[in-house]
Amino acid sequence: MTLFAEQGYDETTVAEIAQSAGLTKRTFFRYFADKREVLFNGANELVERWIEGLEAAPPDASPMAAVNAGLDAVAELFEGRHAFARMRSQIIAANPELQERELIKLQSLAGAIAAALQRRGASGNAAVLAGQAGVTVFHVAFAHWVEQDDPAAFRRLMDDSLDELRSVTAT
Amino acid sequence: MTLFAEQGYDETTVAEIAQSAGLTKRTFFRYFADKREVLFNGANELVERWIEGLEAAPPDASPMAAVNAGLDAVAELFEGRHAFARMRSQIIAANPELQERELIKLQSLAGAIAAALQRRGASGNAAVLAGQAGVTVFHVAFAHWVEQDDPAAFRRLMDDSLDELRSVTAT
DNA sequence: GTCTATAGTGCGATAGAC
DNA sequence: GTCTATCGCACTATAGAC
Repeated sequence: MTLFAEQGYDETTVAEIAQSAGLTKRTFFRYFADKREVLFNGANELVERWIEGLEAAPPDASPMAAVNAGLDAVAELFEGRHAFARMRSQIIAANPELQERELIKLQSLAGAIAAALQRRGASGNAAVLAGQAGVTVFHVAFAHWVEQDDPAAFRRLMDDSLDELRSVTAT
Repeated sequence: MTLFAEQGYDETTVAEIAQSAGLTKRTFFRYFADKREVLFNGANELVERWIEGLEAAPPDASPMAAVNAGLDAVAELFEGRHAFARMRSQIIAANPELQERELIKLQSLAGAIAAALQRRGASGNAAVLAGQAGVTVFHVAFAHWVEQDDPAAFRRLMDDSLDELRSVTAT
């Protein structure tokens, strides 16, 4: 992150990253499938926390209500990480390759949510659509969160985003 | 497409593609920013048609209604392209790099829709969320369309997808 | 840990269209 | 003379094979 912030993502080679971590290039690729992946380490934790929160929702909660319970866990996860999240967002925003990776991570997050919803008994289509809707809500709120200055506003921003998605899609 | 289908995407080099088109590698990269891009040529047309359809909706139509008008134009665009779309989907499904590119294209499509909605007077948030919702509906319906055998079913599949998104997000 | 294939870039030369 | 398309070549970094 420091190297990327100082000299840019493209201008930082894997050899440099490895050296500053006291490793060889080869070892870097043992840990990360490719250079991009080093910025997406935390993604697994996001998925896990979201799913945990979702599964803790009452069994009779609707798919969207369960998704929303996951967002509580997500808001908690990001507590104290506002500055880090902002820095990371800036690096990613400056590089189309990284934006692609971010989107595929969000997509796989949506897939994981959909799978969890199906385990709770939701239909395939409802699970996929609720997962997508949840990730969209998260993504929009996250973008607002890193752009503004209140680290504690994340849960509220997600509520706003969800409310607006509801009113937009309603007939 | 033929080379990719015959030998796989990774196993096909840019030099081969260029040669079979009667060009050099260097010229290939004059047309396509990278190897992936050659499969996403049609994306611009999709964006243009969707936006055209959206802009032809009555000025007082809601954002989501305008998005839906765009889907009519999209369904028309894909008429007669079922076999092609299926082949392309299979190539993309077999390769994570291509899935990433597809997602970023869909994301930029959502962005273009949001911008068009804002030009029609929608608020920023409503525009972004309606754009995302529309692209999700399209994406889900498209996946179903290439998996089943009725080339004419696309518009109906998009209606189904939209209906279900509505019922899922409703409180 | 080494070795190699390939994606992708920069620069300059060439050729044809207008 | 200018503009545009193609090509040739040298070069780097990634990524994967061995």
